[in-house]
Amino acid sequence: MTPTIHDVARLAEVSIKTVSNVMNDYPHIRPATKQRVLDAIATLDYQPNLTARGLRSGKTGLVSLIIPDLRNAYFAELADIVVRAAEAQGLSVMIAQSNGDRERELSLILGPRMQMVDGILFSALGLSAADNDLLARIKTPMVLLGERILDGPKDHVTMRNVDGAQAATEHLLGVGRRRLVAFGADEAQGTGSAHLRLEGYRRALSAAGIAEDPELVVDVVGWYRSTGAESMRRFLERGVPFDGVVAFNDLIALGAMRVMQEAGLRIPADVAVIGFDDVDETRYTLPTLSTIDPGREEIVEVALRYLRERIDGSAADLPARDHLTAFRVLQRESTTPR
Amino acid sequence: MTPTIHDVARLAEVSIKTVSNVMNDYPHIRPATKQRVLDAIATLDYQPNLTARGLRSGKTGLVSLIIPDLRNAYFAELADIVVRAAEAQGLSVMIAQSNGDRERELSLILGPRMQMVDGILFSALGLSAADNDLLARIKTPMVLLGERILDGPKDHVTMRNVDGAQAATEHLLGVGRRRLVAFGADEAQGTGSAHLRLEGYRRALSAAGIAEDPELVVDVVGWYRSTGAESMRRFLERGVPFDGVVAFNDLIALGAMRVMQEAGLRIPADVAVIGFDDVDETRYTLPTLSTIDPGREEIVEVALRYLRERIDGSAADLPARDHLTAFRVLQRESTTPR
DNA sequence: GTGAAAGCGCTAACAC
DNA sequence: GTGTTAGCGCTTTCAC
Repeated sequence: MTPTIHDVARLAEVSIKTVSNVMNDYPHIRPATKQRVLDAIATLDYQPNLTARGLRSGKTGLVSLIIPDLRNAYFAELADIVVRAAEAQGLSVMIAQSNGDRERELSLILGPRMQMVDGILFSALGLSAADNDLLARIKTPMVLLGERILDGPKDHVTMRNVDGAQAATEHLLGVGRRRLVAFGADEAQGTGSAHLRLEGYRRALSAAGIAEDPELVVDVVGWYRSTGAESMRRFLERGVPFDGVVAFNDLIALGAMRVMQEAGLRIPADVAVIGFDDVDETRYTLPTLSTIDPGREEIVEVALRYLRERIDGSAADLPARDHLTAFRVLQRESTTPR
Repeated sequence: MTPTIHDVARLAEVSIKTVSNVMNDYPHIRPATKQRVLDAIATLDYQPNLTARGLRSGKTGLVSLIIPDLRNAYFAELADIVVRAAEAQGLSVMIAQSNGDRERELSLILGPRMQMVDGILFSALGLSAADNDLLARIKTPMVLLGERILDGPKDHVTMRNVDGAQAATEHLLGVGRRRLVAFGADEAQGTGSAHLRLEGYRRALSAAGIAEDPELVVDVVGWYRSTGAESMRRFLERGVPFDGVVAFNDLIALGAMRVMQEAGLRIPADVAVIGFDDVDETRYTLPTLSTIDPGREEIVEVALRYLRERIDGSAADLPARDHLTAFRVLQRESTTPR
């Protein structure tokens, strides 16, 4: 059988308390005793049972990351950073996928698995501000990612969506484009990123004294390459003249770029394109895609810090916090000035 | 405090054993009793403590997925399928990243976290057949993914690498190409996928009576877009004539395609390209990339079944099993016949 | 068909 | 500085 703390205690001729003390770096142990325990641990190849420790201490060392899905490169890259950062702090990451479905999100955050983790990083897509009172009742420490839920009862970390979209739009204006498509509007999303990014687009236009043309606001329901491609196909059929695209994420930008190029449009000569997210792939497409770097590293770093402070109680009496990360406009080939 | 099984028992006026029986669908319970318990559970909003259950039963309902990293679309899409399939069986997935580093892989599979999970899906990159005896000593159920470790002491699921590469190569020969680059060889990888895919390439050539030109075997160390791009850049500088590329994964194919197009080569007119993995992105690049679909769904389904059978003991006395999945050649624009 | 009691392996009071 | 003991919340013999 796998050795327990009792086996170690017996071999080292100490009590289990002393073994436990050694394992947990309790300071006041005689060096000789400590060494005996360490030797016993080594000879038995003892490893603490984390389940038992979790039951007793109430801390499992597990955090849950709830995201829509890993097929989306944005979330895969986010998960990559979360796993890296969590592991560096001795935490392990459980990943659950919601598909952006409200029911699934609910069953995940309300289900029994969640009391097995010390904290939750939750990128909500289906839940909204209407569910705030429900969120408030959740006792497991939780940090919200992304902007679907604002001013909620939980700590919240996101990028500056409005400013980011405004900067993206201004970037296109700066390279001489005037007929800019806002690509990725989604009424159904309500107050989500789509709404905020559209707001940023509008601010940039009005600051430049350009009247908004409703024909240039193009819906994309579901932000995937496929939906981006379809929406662009339909838009091109309408024959509306345009010379720039502000895509609300990289994937739909990529899907749209493919369709435009197929249709004979040259990028950036005929149409300049900028995306959102700085997904790795955007550095290798033809042309490379200009985009907004949302500061993912910072998002994860702050979110994990917030979570840790809620877990260890050091932020126990603070109200819900909000952190907006810095972003950067990354100019690449798709917005080269002509 | 959160209610325990005792609170439910008290409210339902039964013993905790009966509550436990109800929770675990024990058949012989009087319906009236069962209903009282169910009501008590509902009014208290009781949820079983999975950590306690795990300690007592020895099953946590957690499986660990160890992969090199989620930035690689192949592994992200694999993880997506694993999470979906596991959740459908009531299992949660812990994801750990090894970066393909042997030391890290060792500390992951040997560390204390692993005795917190019921089983491990392990896509090894750093470990090799030399570590077989070490693997044999691991008691936690484990299924190996990918082909780094063959004939090891654990169940193993992978695609038919040699056959897949042979089919990819034959596909290029079939569309009239003769000077085919084997793109992605990697001596350091030893017996890994690179080795097997190169073997398949060679078989196709010799079956077609074409002599292998060592100049056309191009190393790519690390299978990323960036390394694919760099290797192709260096290869082009050497001025070796070629008209087709068998890339050993999609990412290096994409990186290479970008570099070739930049250099003025037309795909597929001048160079036909086929990849490996059928990553989502390959459907939207310009041109779309022909590739080998490795049968990811099947890989996950079988791996999870093997793992389940090792966990519940139903495959306890079977020797390590090996499963090779079917693959498909997906023809897209990058290999259109001229 | 249901209850009493033990104990999974650990941490944390509290002794000494 | 180290040992004794209780108990985290659950499942599981074993009675009845």
